Amino acid sequence: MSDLVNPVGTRAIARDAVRARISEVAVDLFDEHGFDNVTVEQIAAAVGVSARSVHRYFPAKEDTVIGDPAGWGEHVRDQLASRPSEEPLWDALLASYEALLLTPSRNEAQGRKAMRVLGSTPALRARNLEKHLLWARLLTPIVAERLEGNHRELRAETIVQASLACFDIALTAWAEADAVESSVELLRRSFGALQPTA
Amino acid sequence: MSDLVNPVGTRAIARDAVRARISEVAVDLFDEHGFDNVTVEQIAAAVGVSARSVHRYFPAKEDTVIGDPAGWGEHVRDQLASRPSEEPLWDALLASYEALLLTPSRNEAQGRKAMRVLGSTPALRARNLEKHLLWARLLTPIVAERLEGNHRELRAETIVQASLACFDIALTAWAEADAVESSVELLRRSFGALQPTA
DNA sequence: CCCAATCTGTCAGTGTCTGCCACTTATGGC
DNA sequence: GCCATAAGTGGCAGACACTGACAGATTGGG
Repeated sequence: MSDLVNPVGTRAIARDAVRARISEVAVDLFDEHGFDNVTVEQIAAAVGVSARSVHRYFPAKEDTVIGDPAGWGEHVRDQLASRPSEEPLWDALLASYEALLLTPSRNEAQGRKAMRVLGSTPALRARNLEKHLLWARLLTPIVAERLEGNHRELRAETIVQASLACFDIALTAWAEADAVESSVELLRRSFGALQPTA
Repeated sequence: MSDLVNPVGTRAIARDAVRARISEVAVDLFDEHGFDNVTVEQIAAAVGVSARSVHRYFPAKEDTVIGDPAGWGEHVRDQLASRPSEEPLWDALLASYEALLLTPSRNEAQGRKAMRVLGSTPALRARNLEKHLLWARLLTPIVAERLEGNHRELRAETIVQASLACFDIALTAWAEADAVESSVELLRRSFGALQPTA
């Protein structure tokens, strides 16, 4: 679940498996007892490793829920870079996020649970927003490339951040228990809210 | 700088003064040595109080830079609520943020320095974005009120988050050393980036 | 002037996170 | 198959942020 490239070598396979296992156990514990009421030591004990090792796999407790932000961010960036330049900018952005949502990363139920936990604690929300800042740095140059006129940098940044907000809102809504729509459907709807005239 | 309501009673005055002093010293230290390289104990020593007292004024180290988010958020909400209902939504939002920027809160130099420090550390940026989430909760109902059609909630959330992104980008750009434009000018420009057709 | 509310410092404790070291285990060259 | 090297792991000590409890000092209002 962590990498988009297939791990090569038994070592890398084992590492990814352990990583996934820790994340799964952590999310379950957080979902049941609340993020602040679960210590790293408890997670470690439940998995069967030492607390020190948990911190080797995840630099911070919050990352057990968030996962690896950089990897997915680069994925979106590559998608966006490969869109035809004559395509309208917002369409290209939408398509790039959609490609990410359609990537079979982890199973549905686990993903929803992670998103639900993520929305329940300020510390996690904050960490998740940090991920967006990282993505923004990757996407802004590409968007700026496609713009014309003055103040390209500022306008690109605005567009990227706004689109990321759409992405976040769509995923949050999708995680709600009563949401039956697909995440792609919600994403399109959120994007549409910013283009009433187009 | 912390409150919009005038503190009543000498005790409240003293409290606000100490609070402002801690924030000022902290921002200076962060600006010089970096957020992660300054401990709460060092801030406390520089101010002349105990570390425990610093934590009494600010629940978290990051809050010495951010300040009180709720107060300003309510200010924006009130502004937005008082805009005429026939005014276009984005104009009303823009006007509400502008009113906040024009409020003489603290001196220019200190404000810029705080924003610069804020932009320099991921943890601070994230904490600042959390503030936006709090604002969003206040603004979304009012925006939803003005919308028509289906999915008002999701669309309102999208619009609010996007406008907050504009606000954040404008302030960040304003804090840059080489930015000579006013914050209001930058805010308008950022808003404009989302309405190419209107 | 006095009493009570408030403020403050000190201390002890929890939890996250990071180096450091020793030990075990897998990997790849020979 | 053997062995040096690299990688993974656990335990330990320590830095730091943050919290609760307690005692003493300060101050404001009556």
